[in-house]
Amino acid sequence: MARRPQTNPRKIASQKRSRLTVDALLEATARILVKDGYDGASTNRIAATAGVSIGSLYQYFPGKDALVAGVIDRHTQELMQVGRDAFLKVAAQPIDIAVRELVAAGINGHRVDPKLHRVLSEEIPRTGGRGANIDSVQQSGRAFLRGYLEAHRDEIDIADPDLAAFILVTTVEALTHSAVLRRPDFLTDEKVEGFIDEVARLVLRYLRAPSSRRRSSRAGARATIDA
Amino acid sequence: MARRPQTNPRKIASQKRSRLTVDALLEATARILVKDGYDGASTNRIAATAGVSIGSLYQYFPGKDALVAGVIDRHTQELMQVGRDAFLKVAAQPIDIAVRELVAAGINGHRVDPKLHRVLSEEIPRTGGRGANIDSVQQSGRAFLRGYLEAHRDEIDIADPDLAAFILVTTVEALTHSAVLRRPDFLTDEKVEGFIDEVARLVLRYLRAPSSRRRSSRAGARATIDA
Amino acid sequence: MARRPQTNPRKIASQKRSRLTVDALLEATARILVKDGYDGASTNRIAATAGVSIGSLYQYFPGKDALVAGVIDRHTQELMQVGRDAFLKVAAQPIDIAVRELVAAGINGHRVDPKLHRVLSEEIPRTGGRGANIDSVQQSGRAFLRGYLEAHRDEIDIADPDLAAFILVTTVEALTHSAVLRRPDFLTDEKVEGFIDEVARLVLRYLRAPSSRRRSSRAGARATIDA
Amino acid sequence: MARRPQTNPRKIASQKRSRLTVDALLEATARILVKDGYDGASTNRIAATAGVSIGSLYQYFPGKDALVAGVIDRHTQELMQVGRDAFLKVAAQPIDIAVRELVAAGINGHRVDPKLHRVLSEEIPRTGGRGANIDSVQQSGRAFLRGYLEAHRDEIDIADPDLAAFILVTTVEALTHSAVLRRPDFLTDEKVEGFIDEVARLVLRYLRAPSSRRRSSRAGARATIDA
DNA sequence: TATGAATGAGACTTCATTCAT
DNA sequence: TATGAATGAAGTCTCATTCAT
Repeated sequence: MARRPQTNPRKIASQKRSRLTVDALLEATARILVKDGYDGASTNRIAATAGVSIGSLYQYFPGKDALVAGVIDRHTQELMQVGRDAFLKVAAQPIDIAVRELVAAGINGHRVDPKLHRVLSEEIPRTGGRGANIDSVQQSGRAFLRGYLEAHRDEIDIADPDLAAFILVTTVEALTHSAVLRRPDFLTDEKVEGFIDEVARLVLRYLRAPSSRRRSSRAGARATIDA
Repeated sequence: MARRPQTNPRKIASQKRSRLTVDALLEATARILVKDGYDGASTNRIAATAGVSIGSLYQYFPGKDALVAGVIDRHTQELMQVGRDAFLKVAAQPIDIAVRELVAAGINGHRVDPKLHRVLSEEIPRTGGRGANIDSVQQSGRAFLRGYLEAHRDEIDIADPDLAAFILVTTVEALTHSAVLRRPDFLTDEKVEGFIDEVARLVLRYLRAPSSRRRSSRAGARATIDA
Repeated sequence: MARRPQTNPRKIASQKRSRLTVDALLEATARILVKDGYDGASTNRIAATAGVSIGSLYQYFPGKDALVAGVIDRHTQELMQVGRDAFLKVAAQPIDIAVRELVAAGINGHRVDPKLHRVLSEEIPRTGGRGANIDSVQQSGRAFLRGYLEAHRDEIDIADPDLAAFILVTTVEALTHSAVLRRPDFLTDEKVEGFIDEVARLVLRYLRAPSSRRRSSRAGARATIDA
Repeated sequence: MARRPQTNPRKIASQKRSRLTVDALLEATARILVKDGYDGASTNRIAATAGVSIGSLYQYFPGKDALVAGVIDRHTQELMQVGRDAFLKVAAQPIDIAVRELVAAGINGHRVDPKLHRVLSEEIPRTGGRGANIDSVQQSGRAFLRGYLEAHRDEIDIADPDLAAFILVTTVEALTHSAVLRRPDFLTDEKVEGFIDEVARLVLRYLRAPSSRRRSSRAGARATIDA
C-alpha cells in the first residue's frame, strides 16, 4: 500500500545528507581546533558544534583521530592545490622568475588558513605515526620541484636533484612557516616583497651555476634579483 | 668543643635529597616523553617511573607542564651550550670555514637527543605561549649569528643582518631538523659530509658578496666549497 | 497509515530515565549526608550508592555542591509546604489557637527528616553564601508570619512587626530544632504537648496586649493557655 | 667540661617554649579558620602560619581535629567567662534588671569574636560526636540560669525550671546568634537597645507571674519594660 | 540511521600524617 | 625535640566511546 517508489531519490537524498553531516563535522572540528587547540576539541563538543548527535559522529568517523585526520586531509588538499598551480604556472619559466613565484606560493600556502595550519603542524603529530599528516604536502612539493629542476637542469648547478629538492622545499617551507608564526612583521604589505626577494636570492644563488650569470630573465620588474 | 654544628650538613643532606628527587622526575619525564609523547606523560606515570610518590612530584612541580618545561629547560641549556661553543670556536674564522663549522654544529646539536628534540619541538607548543620553549634556542642562535655577521661584514654581501640571521638560523635549523626526522639517510657516516657541504654551499652562496670571489682559505680539503 | 510517530514516546522514555537517574542521585546524596555528614559525601560514593556511574553524575550535576543544593531544595520545598499549610489553616484563627497550631507545625516540620535537617542546617553553610540554603525556609516563615500579625494586629501588642516576626520565627525554629537535636525527651508522646504548651505560652505572652485579656476562644481543651 | 648547670632553667625555658608553640598553633588555626573556613585550614598551612614545622605541630597535637578542638576550647572558655560574669553580676538582681543584663551578655558573647564563632558553630560539627563542642556553652548557661530561676522562684511563674531554662537559653542564644549572622542591622549602636528591649520583653513576659505586675524594679532608666 | 544517556578508565591534585635525619 | 621530605589514599572531574531505544 502506497509504497512510493522513491528508493533511488531517497538514497541520493540520504547520500547528500551524509555528505552534509560529514562536512559539518569536519567544519566543526576545524573551527574548534583553531579556537581551542587539539585538547579543546572533544568529540562531544565537535558533535554539538556540528549540530549532530554524538552517536551520529561515530557513525561517520571511527573516533577523534579520524576527524582530525579528515581536517588535515582537507587542508592538505588545498595546500597541494596551491603548490600544483604554482608549479604549473612556472613550469616553462626560467629559474629567476620561477623561484620568486614559488616562494610567493609558499607564503600564499600559509595564508590559506594560518591558524589551522599552526594547530595542525604544531599540535597534532602526537604519539606519532598514525594517520594523515601534513608532511605529505612537502613530499608532493619535493616531487614537483625535482621535476622542475630536472627540466631546467641547464640553468642550474646542482649535482644531486634529490638533495637539492629536499633542501629547497624544507628551506622555503621553514622560512615561510617561521615568518608566519614568529615574524609576522616580515609579511606586512610593505615588507613582504623584500622578504620574498631575500628568500628568492637565497634560492637562486644556491641553484645558479656560478658561470651562468644572468641572461635568462627579461628584467621584469623586481623579478630579477642581483644574485 | 669542636662539635661541628650538624645543622648545615643536615640541610645539605636534604637539599641533596631534593635534588635527586627533582632530577629523577625530570629524567622520567624526558624518558616518557621520548617513548610515548606528550599525551603519554601523565603525572602518575612520571612519578612512578621516577620511583617517587605522586605527592612528592607535586611538592616540586605544580603540574605536568612544569615538568615538561623543566625538561625543555635542560635540553635547551645543552643545545645553547653547543651553539655557544661553536660560535666561540669560529668567531675569528673566515666565513667559509665558519659556515661549515656552524652547520656541523647544527647537526651535532640535533644529535644531543634527537628523539627528545622531536617531541619537544613538535608536540609541546600546545596550549601555547606560556613557559619555557625551544624557540629560545633559535633566538639565541640568531643573536650570535648577527654578531658574527656584523664582525665579518666585509666578507659578506648582506643588506639586513636581522633578516639574514633569521633566514640562516631558520634554514639551518630546519634542514638539520628535517634531515634527522625525515631523511636520516643523509646523515649516515658516508653521506653526512656531502650533506654538510651542500648546506654550507647554500649558506655561503647566499652570504658571499658576488665580487669577493674566494681568496681566503684554500686549505682544508673539502672545507672550501666552490660556491 | 496510523503509524504513531515513535519519536515522542522515545523522548519521554529517555526523559523518564533521566529523571530516575537524578532522583537516585539526590536520594543517595541525602542518605549519605545523613549517615556520614557533608565530608563523607564524595561524588564517587554518591554515584556508587545511587547505582549510577560517576560520569552520569557529572552529566546532571556540575559537582558535589550542586547535589547538596538539590537535596536542600527538595527538603526546603517540603518544609515550606508544611509551613504554608499551617498558615493557611490558621489564617482566620485567633492568636491562641493559631500559635499552638504554628508551634506544632514547627515541630512537625522538624519531623519530616530530622537527621537530614540537622546535617543540612549545621554542616552545609560552609564555604558560605552560594547556592540554595535552608535559611530560605525561615525567610518564608517570616513573611507569612508578618502577614498574619498584620492581619491580627488588634489582638496583639507589637510595635515592630518585622522585628517581632524575626524574633518569633527564630525562637520557634531554634526551640524545635534544639529540642529535636538535644532534648528529644521533650518530644516523646507523653511530653510533647507540654512542650508545645510551654513554647506557645512564650509566644502568646510576648504577643498579647496586656489589656486584651483573653476573650476569644475558650474552646479546644488545652488549646487555650492561661497566658 | 663546662657543663652549665642550667638543667632547671632550661626545662622552664623549654616549657615556656612549648607553651609559645602551642599558642602560636592555636592562634594560627583560629586565624585561618576565620579567614578560610574549616576546609581552608590544612595542617601544613597552620604549621606554616604558626612558624612551626609540620613535624612540631604533630608533636603537640595528635591531628587536625585536636587543633580545632583546642580553638573551640579557648573560645568556649571566653564565652563561659562572659556568661559567668553576667550571672554573678545579676545573681541578686530582680528579674527585670537581670534579664536585660543577661540578654546584653548574650549579645556581648557574640561580640567576642563573631567570625570565629560563626565558623565554629556552623562549620565544625561535622561527622558528629567527637571532640570539644560549642554546645557546652549552652549547657553551662542552662545550669547557671536554672540556679538563678530557682533562687528567684517567687518572682516568676514557671512550673518546670529545667524546661524554662532550656527554652530561655536556647531562645536568647538563637536570637543573638541569628541577629549577628543575619540581621546585623539590629545590632547597630542606635538599634541595639531596642533589640535588647524586645528580647528582654519576650523573656520577662514569659517568666513573670501574670499577677506579679511590676513592683520590684526601681524604674531604672529603660530597665523597666512595659511587659 | 539517529539519538543521547550512560559508562568508567584515568587524569590531575590535595592534604593529613609519618619518619629518617 | 625539631625538621621537612616523602607518602599515598582519596577526591574531583573529563571525555572518548558504547549501546539501548
